[in-house]
Amino acid sequence: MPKLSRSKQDYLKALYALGPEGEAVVTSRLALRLAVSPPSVTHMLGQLAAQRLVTHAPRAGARLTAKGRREAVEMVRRHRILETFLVRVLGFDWSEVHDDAEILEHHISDRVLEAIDRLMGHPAEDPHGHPIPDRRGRVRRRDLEPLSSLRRGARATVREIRDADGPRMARWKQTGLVPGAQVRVREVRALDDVFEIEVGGKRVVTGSEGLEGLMVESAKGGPRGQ
Amino acid sequence: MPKLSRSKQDYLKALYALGPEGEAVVTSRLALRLAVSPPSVTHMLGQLAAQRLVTHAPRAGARLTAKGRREAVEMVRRHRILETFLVRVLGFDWSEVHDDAEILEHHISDRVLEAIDRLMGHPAEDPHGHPIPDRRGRVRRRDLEPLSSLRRGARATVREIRDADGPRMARWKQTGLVPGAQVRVREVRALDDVFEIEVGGKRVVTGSEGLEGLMVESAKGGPRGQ
DNA sequence: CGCCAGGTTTAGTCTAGTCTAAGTATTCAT
DNA sequence: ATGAATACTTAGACTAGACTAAACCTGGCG
Ligand SMILES: [Mn+2]
Ligand SMILES: [Mn+2]
Ligand SMILES: [Mn+2]
Ligand SMILES: [Mn+2]
Repeated sequence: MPKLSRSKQDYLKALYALGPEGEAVVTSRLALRLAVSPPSVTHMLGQLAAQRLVTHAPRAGARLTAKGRREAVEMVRRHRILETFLVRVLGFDWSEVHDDAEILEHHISDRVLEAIDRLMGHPAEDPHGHPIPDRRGRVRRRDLEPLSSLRRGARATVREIRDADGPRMARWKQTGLVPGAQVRVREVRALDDVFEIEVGGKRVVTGSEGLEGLMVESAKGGPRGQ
Repeated sequence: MPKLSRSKQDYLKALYALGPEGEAVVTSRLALRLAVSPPSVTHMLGQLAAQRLVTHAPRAGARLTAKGRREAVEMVRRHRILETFLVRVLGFDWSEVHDDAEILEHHISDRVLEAIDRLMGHPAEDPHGHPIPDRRGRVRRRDLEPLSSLRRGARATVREIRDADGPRMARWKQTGLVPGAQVRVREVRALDDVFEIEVGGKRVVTGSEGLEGLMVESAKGGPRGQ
């Protein structure tokens, strides 16, 4: 099996991000996320299907096969290990490591990746709180929900932060919305789309859009089943 | 100026390696070193010339312009910093870091490169003894000669080791031919192409080919002018 | 002095990944 | 049910970087 190209690795990663459980993902969503035209997506899905990395029913979107998911998870592992390295070893801020990891993930050899992982003591989470898949591709699954789905009065702990949006991340960091932060929802005005939450004693007011990508663990009397 | 492609960076680096003072380098030599066909070289030299990175007189070889040399030296800097990092931080042996550096040099951003450099305290030499150009592209020039050019009885110190040949490097390491090693030439039988040298009290016998790529500083009563 | 073998360049082809423009299927509203 | 809007695919083209085959210089030898 020849190693996959950078493009193919990114397509698989996107497919995994948009449909982690193997849900079908539609052409336009992929095109949008990869900043590529829809015909390019169709074309590439054809090649990935020929390599049995995805299945592609015309006009019904594509889904990862087991093989494709393995490759995707491997890329997620690489990405997260690299981000952790950039923060813990090279001293970057977690709001500015995504783009470098996005490139490096394709060009680091396995031995270098594993050496970096070893150097850091095999971390379980990246700097944004995302779990790092282990070498066998096992991902610790967690029971999180979007912060924006909480109701008034709810308490929760911030666990994961979507890392692809630099400025938004910097803003969150500044207001204390970082992994581990305790939050309480003071008020939800659904009609106006206004959230008023409390984080570290401070009051923060935003629209739901401004919370997009913050995942929390609800504190309702211990772990909740979904 | 759009960033140069990986290929172009490698062509410039090769041109610099084969003609560090701006000497003309002939198509076939480049083709051989880059493991590419001669027509590919001609074609690429055309593009590099269009970008004013080289001058190319048909059938007379190509030479780096000042601009081209700047780019080349920048790549050498990247390569050597990365090799140093792989050895000092990630714990690899210096006989096995070249190939990874050869790829990574093209894909690490400036900020990551500088962070790595800072982390190591701005090393002046890579693990093979080669000087690391500084950020402005200044290279410390040294007065070295090939070990194989020494005469019987000469004493010298090994300073630089050509790093592109893994097995050869491993062999040198094993016999004690490493940067800093003191050597004495016991015997040179030019007709048979046999070198008998002493390194760290041990006797080593090779042909001149087996010493290709070892550069030494001669110990004849202090620094010698060339 | 001319010819020929080598090395170099030209010409044409291929692959991977992208694009735009055009055609087609699906869905949803009238 | 029919047509319009929308989304997807097909068709065709472009780029960078490689290759092979063929044409072309040129320097050294006879
Ligand atoms: Mn990331
Ligand atoms: Mn990527
Ligand atoms: Mn090297
Ligand atoms: Mn390289």
